[in-house]
Amino acid sequence: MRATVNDIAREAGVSLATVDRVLNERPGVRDKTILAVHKAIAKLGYVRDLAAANLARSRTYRMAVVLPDEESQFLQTLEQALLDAGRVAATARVEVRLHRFPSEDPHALAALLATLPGRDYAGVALMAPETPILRDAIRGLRSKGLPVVALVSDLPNTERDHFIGVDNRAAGRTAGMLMGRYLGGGQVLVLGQSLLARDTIERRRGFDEVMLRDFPGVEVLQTLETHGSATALQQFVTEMLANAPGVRGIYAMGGGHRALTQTLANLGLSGQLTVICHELTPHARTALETGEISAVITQNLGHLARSTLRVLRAKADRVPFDEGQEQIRIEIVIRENLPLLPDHTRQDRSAA
Amino acid sequence: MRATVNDIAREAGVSLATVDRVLNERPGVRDKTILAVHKAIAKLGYVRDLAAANLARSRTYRMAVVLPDEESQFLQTLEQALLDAGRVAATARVEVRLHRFPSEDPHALAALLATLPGRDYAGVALMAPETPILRDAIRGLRSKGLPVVALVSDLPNTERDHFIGVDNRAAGRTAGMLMGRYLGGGQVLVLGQSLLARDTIERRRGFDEVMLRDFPGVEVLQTLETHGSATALQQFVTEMLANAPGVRGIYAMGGGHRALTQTLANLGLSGQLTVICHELTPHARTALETGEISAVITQNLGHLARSTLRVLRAKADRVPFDEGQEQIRIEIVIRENLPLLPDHTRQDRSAA
DNA sequence: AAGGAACTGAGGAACGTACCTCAAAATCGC
DNA sequence: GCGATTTTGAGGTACGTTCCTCAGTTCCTT
Repeated sequence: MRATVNDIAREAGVSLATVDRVLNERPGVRDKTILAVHKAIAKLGYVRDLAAANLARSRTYRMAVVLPDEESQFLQTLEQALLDAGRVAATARVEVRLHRFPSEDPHALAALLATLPGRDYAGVALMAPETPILRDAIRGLRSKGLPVVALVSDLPNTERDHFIGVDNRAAGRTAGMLMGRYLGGGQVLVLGQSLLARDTIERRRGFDEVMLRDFPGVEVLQTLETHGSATALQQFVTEMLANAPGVRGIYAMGGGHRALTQTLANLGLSGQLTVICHELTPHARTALETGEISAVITQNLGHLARSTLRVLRAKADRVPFDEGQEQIRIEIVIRENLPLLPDHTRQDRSAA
Repeated sequence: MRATVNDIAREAGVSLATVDRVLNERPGVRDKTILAVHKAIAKLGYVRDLAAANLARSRTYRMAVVLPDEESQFLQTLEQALLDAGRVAATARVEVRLHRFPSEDPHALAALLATLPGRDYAGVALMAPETPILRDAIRGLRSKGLPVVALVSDLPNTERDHFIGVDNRAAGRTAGMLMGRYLGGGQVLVLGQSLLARDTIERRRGFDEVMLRDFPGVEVLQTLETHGSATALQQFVTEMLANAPGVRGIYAMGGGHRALTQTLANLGLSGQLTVICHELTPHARTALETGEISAVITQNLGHLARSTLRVLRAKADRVPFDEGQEQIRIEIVIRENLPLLPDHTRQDRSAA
């Protein structure tokens, strides 16, 4: 027998309408009355029934997720996680719409964002590099009442409502600590897609921080920028390993796991070096299992996707959310704690 | 404009009552009609509105959580996590009731479990050592229609519906791999509460597995059983470290973090050894920050608690759940990826 | 103490689904 | 093609909340 709004009304000696005004913070109630209602709420231990509330509100939440249109395994996995989360959230009146923008074109992104307010969205999640144009675009969305959360890569100088992702500097530190402990000494090669991307910069900073402080015996060589090119990576790595025989570890800050393991395999070095990289893509899983990669620093994309929808919903409702639950963790994955893949028979259970 | 049951009825050319019969698998509908309804459902992309459904059903879920009555930091944290999860779930008509049983008394536990079916519970979560009496008690619950999930420590030979926790053998392997990589060589001390507890046994097995296979240079010394006694631990460790100067690492399989770090501090060895333990208790957090502990293998208790309630609910409704989301991960925590503590101002937001 | 403003009460419709009853229609066995 | 049985339709009430209207009451100002 849970308490309902009617019970509160009776307990507080007011009408249902007044209770409702208090609960939904509508104006026109004296402080004294508000207090009386709150006292009744506390006394009865009333908890609003969200199901009934949402039903009555007949509120639906259409969320826009905006991602760059690159074709990395990471983005594919993220997209899949968001769609999965969206399918589950559909039972709670949440709908997810994906939008892609040309990754090198901030103007196109701004143009896309500008169209969102007209499309009945309740919130926007956005993964994009920070530019002045983007800052303006976000301000535009906010001024139209649309909450905006940054995804994966933070946009600290914009008016975004929240950031959902990990602290990449701490992730870099984590990689550094593992690398240092694993190696003990010798040289480390560092690979990155581009030293302009904010996440890469921060990882590098965190990595160096730990190396300098805790592992003076390990020498960190210059960073190689691959710009997403597999052949460039292969050439760089092959050359470096030939010239610097003291290299015992490789830290891959960005993508390109496949090119890297392939290159090492060609050189007959699979499993010989300590390789640490980011993001648990399907290929990284395999490489962990075979020992080609020693450790992966990652974030749980399923969690990230669900968190995104929950936070956007909370923001849309202007309601607080559980910080602890929404914090994305920096996960360390090695072969021994590799999570099992759930068998994704992906059947359509319409009535579930 | 989401599709509703009425839309389906119109689309399928049947009445609302028939759609309802199909959706809820009530008897008395021809196969042909069922098919037509399903076709309409698929065509319109209908998703049942869970909020409305639960409201109409006016179903509430009272869940029993049964824990041993020990006073470890781990159990306290777990209890807190369950209560927190319960408070949040209250808005979804889920209520959590905690029960404790004398940890060494299987009969008392069985007696407690026997009282549950009469108390209008929708499900039971249970953390307890497996005994023949418990097996019978669980069978009793199941036969009364109560779903039972094992918490933290599995009960594989019982009829439990599900296990929520980590694979402790894999957790032991994870600890072993880190220990081996960190040390490179030398001796390792292993501490455990009791070698009878299933989780301890499995961790030990996993640890040894990795040590033998991958790190022949590391010698694993005999396990010390502390039986929860701080003084015993102190005495053991002090003696061992005096007699075996080659000890460079300590693997603490069970609790007793405080006694261990205290002992090492007394010996002037804080931060000198590689200490790996399980469960991220408040004290373990601190010790990670100060460097007294090198790594903690843990499970996210907040996630575990929320997962427990979700799984129990799904079991109570006889509905499938997302295996991927409910899988508890073996987390590796070092100082660098220590999750921030959310500021738990723990205020009562009755209307949130 | 009158006038205006602020507050409160009573009631009802709506949200989408569940579940009930009773009557009507379709189908079956023979 | 008859009666018996199964299947379907129509309609209603309920769940707990939101949100609306309109009339009535209380309070404050002057």
